[in-house]
Amino acid sequence: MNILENLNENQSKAVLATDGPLLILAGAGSGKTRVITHRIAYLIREKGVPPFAIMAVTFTNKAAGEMRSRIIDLIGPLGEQVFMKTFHSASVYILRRYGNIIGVPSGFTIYDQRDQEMLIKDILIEKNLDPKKIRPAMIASKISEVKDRAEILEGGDVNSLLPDYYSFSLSDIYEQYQLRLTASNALDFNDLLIKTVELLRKSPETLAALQKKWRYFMIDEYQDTNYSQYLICKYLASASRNLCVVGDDDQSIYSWRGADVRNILNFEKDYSDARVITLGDNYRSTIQILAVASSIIQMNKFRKEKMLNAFRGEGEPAVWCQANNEYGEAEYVVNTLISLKHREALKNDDFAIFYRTNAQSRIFEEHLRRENIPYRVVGGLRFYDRKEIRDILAYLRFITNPSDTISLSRIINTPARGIGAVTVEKIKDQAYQEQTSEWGIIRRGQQGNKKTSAGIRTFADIITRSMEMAPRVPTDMKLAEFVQEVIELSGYTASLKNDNSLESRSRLENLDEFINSIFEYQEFNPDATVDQFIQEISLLTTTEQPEPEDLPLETVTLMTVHNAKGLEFPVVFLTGLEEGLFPHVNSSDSEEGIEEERRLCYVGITRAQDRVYLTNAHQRRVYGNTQDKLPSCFLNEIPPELLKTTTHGPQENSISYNAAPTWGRSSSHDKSATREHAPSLKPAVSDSQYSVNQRIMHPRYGTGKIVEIQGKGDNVKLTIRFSSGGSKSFLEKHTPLERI
DNA sequence: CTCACGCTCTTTTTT
DNA sequence: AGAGCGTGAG
Repeated sequence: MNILENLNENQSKAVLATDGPLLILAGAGSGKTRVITHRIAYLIREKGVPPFAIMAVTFTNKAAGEMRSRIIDLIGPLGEQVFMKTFHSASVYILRRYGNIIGVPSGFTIYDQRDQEMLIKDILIEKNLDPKKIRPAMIASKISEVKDRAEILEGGDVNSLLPDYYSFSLSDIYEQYQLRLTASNALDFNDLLIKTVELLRKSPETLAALQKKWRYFMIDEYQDTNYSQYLICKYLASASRNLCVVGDDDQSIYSWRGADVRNILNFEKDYSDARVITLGDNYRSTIQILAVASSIIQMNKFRKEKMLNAFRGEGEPAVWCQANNEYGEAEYVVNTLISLKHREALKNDDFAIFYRTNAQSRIFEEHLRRENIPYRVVGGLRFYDRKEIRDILAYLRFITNPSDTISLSRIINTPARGIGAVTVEKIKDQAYQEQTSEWGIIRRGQQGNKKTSAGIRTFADIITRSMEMAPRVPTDMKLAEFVQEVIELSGYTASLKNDNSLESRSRLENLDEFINSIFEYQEFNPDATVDQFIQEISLLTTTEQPEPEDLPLETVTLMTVHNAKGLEFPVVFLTGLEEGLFPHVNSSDSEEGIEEERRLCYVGITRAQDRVYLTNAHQRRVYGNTQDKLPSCFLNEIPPELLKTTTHGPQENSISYNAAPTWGRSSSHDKSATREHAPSLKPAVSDSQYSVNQRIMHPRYGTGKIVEIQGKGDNVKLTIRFSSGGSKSFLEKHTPLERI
């Protein structure tokens, strides 16, 4: 078999450029995955590189899995041995083996966003701050934001990056947060990367060992790497210099997560001898689709100018449908899907519905269910985020890491065994007084009244027995068997069975599903210990969780545009294209924010192979009340001749929503699209009770000045610049301000 | 201590 | 509209 077969000239070049730094600028649909997999195959087959000497980093575990199986298709089971992971799971791999050198014991627990929020809530209460006024989620995102910054890794003063707020000091909370993480033997997602960088810096022996192990590096989606990820690449590849990065600055959509597009833009500066290969031939989408996509992305000022060459036929024009409301939108999408399916003999698999926010999925689900069309929602609530699964995971976490106080507080009275808040507080105090762990106090028993102390004894017993069992996995006990045992022991199943409600039955089913997924896991990871298992599933995303066994093979796919990256579908519905939703309000303050939303829109459209439908609704319920919505500015950026326009649902009562007044066109399908009034592009003069330059006091952020007022009615948005430095936008309706 | 009801606040995107 | 949380009765 010839590995270069079916590759174009530049693709072949990229496969053959095996040694030294290489930058592959891969436009949407240009066969990027193909190049990566073939390049790996070539390294192994033709250059004799052992598969385990290749480290390939992808964006999600699912992408890693798919890439692995494509390599196996190319070169057989040898492909199994390629080290293919995400940055986060690669970091876990490294830290498990070498972390103890910098004081990270191998059994660490990984705290996800919800664990972080619980921990922060704890800290706020300790500091006599009200978690209702100061949202833990907001603090968590600030902390995460600061941890993504380069300064934190370059010895900068972290505290100076954390503002003091009106009523509290963020750096105080940050400090406490880090202390508590360390005390709990836990790392958050940012720490996984930061600690890995620290390890590679502080332990030359470790770095040397890893450089000996891996000699070829391939990093996918390089435009979405943050500073720590950039450093990890840099250090690991500094000996072999065989670093190949692949990406597209037009598809950079994670800057809010610390991704820095400069990593890819500056690659040639970092590696002066780098080869650069551009993949600009698009084999995925029709000319019509690419024309729409490129008309939008061209509006971005901050981008490397480039064009995709279309290699497929003309295709069908993109369709823009304006619906009366979100129900009309869903109805239009589902109706179109059904008729297309029959007319073109398509399968459910061929369709994808994209939206900006997870909350939008519900209405599409309802309409699809009504029509008996099987679908799958990618993203949203992770399987492992369900209460019952989190509870059991907390048991497992606590058993392997009794310092994990967040898990302890979750399970000590779950299921209810008579240990209330007062008792928990007592245990905490006593542990503090005796300078021992909370588990140390619990283990000893004797606390409170009869009922309470019985509860504590029960709990201590469950944990002790489980702790004795855990080390037997995997040698003389199977992982699934162990977890099953813990679930029984905890009394969780008994209490659910006792309840016998619809809800508890579904929880039991989920627990069964969980056990099933562990059976599957242990099949592929026969050597995995309990803590390894927990660490790995902490990093799993929605895209690779157990799916219900009765899920039909062919389903329509629903997901956010972010989740759609890297995928392709014959027919794509890109929905909710409205001002404030897509582009999202929270990104609309800055030019950079809008540009990222525009890239997101570009990513959405370029997923489509044959057909793309763009939809917006004139009215949409937000927080339970109806709002008028203008079509997204992105729709304005598409030349009208590229779009076939239509409407759905009654239009009579609505004011004019045509975002592009000068175009004045309507399609043959357009039943009631005639507009009498000249539409206004900007909402009417605001009816805010405030005025620009008004000085105000915000309960959370302190004093500030109103710098901008937009929208009207319930949609009035106030942009406020605070004395503390930052500025922020609020919906007037939801924001109690005091004039000063 | 537990459970039920009603009030509040929410929604950006995810490893 | 829905989830999470606090309040108050048992």
